[in-house]
Amino acid sequence: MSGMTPARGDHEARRADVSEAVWRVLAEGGFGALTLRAVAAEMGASTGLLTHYFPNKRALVRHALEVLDRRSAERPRPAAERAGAGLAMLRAVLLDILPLSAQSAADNRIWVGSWDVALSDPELAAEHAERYRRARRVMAEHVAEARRLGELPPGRAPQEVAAAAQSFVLGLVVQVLFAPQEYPAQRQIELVDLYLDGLAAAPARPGATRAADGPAGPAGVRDSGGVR
Amino acid sequence: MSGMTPARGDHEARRADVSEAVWRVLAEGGFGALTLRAVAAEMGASTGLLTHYFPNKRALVRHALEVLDRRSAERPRPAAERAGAGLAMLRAVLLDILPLSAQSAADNRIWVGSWDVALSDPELAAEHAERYRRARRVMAEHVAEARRLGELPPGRAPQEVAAAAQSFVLGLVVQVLFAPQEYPAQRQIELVDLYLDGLAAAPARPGATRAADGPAGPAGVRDSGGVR
DNA sequence: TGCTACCTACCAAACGTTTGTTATGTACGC
DNA sequence: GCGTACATAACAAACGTTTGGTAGGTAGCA
Repeated sequence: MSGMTPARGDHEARRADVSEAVWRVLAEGGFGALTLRAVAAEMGASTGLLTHYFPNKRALVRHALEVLDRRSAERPRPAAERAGAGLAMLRAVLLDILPLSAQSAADNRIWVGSWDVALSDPELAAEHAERYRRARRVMAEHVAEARRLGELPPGRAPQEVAAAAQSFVLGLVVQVLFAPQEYPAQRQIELVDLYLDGLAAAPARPGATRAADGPAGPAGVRDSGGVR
Repeated sequence: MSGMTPARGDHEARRADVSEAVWRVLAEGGFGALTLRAVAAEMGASTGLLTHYFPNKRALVRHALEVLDRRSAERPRPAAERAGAGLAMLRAVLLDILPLSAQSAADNRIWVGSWDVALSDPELAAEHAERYRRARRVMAEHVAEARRLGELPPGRAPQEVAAAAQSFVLGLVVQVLFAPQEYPAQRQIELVDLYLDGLAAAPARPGATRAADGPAGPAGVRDSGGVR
């Protein structure tokens, strides 16, 4: 009962076990409930185990987020695997982000929760920013390919389209997490398709929505002086 | 120095003062740094003052978020005030959400940060969900009006368009907070206009992006069983 | 006017608990 | 017997909350 010592020797595997326990605690109670004792209890161990594998709490959290990110990237992506290229592939990438499954919902909940601590920790913030930059690059390539295939009209820079698409899914994730019953998987997919239809459509008369720009300027952004 | 008793009689004003101190602490260090002592120090008072006006920490946080929400709603909305109706109004509403000013960036940072604790606190989560629902309703009305004015093509339900637009801005907010230098105010506005152009454009051949649906089904959402 | 009574508004200090971290002990495989 | 892999226990610090007290205002009554 005492010394079962499972999976001896594989240091990294044990660290992964710890990370999983961290995820479970985070998924349940968020970062406010993330304590060393809670993690230890979650995996039926002592805090001594945690400190044996991680120098401190911050390192533990950073590793858990890193592994979660890597796991998400390497996980079988049901939609992307069967999609071809171009627009269909962009669609698949977007769908694979959304909380369409319970597992993905839990992961996304952790991810959204991490934004609070990340925004106050420059190192974590930089890592997050880099992750999103990477994802944007991938999307931009699919957009470029879609344009080459004639699925998307030229005129918009792939980077801009990718940034917009990423914003869209990210915001949708948040909405879903707060109102799961209002956003079943079916509706999430429909919303993505609606969005993609807007991309595929030819651009409207340029400047149509900005007709009243003359007097109002760029939306009256005259107060204060920019972000940061 | 001891008994200056400022602003006597206005109990509610004092609670607002406390809330402002809460905002300042949250904007700086997020919810992880939100302690009664930090708030008290921020306003040069004792923790006893806080407990005098609020029964406990949770009540203090909830009130601060509530007031922040109300303040944001009642704040002069530079864009919305000058916008007419329909699509221009929808555009204004979206722009007023974005962190185009330093003040709005600070508010948005608090808001994003609150998602972690809200997702683990059913009462807070319900309040958040209700807020977003309200905002969606407003957007949907502008969408309906735009459709009446012929600025938007029929075919999409205003509710769906509103949900999509809200997701878009919300996600953009997050992106901006993590990479402010990549998303200056100018670019945020351009992205919104790009998005609105996609709405205004006539829908593409229906089902174009879902061409390969046959074998792949609805994006291969076959693993696991739905959210929640 | 002056005394008593009671109120709100706060401070300073302390309470018991929980936190991250550190130190010490111990069982096991080599 | 020696290092790795933990458990156990202790640590100071920080936490939310409670308590006791003071200062000043207000109201009532003489």
